[in-house]
Amino acid sequence: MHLRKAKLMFFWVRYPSSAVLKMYFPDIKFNKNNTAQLVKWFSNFREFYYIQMEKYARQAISEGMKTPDDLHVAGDSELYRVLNLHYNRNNHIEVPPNFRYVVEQTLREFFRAIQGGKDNEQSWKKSIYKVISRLDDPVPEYFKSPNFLEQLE
DNA sequence: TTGGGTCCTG
DNA sequence: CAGGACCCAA
Repeated sequence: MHLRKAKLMFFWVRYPSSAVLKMYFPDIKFNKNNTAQLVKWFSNFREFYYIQMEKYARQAISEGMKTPDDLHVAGDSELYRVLNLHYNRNNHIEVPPNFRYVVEQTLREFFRAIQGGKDNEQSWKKSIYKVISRLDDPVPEYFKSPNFLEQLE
């Protein structure tokens, strides 16, 4: 399986269905195991992502930010450095504009929840996950190219 | 029963 | 990231 490619796809989709994933890996002969592994990868990707988002949101609050509208993520921010290092290690591709939007929305969702003290409730993150799951974008066609990874180098 | 998903580990 | 426990919907 192509871990690097899967990570890059995360910039477009956070909750891809197994059916969609399979379409973007035409060179893989899928079976129960590797499909489960691929799905598991995205679950792990999300975990890392949400941990960063929560951390950043709490930091903003601790620094005195009062409204989620003030929450903007600069392209040169520490948050981006971390995310890029994780999903786009060697800067293979340019981070799509929509991902920046998704990150901003995610931060604001966490901000509102934490600021409102919702983080003390049972499964307060679930509602946030639901919102973010609706922000997936279509993955570029070129990801289906057989020599996708080679073209990156 | 399965196939996702999350949470928590290692 | 992989494993495994556990939950939920189909």
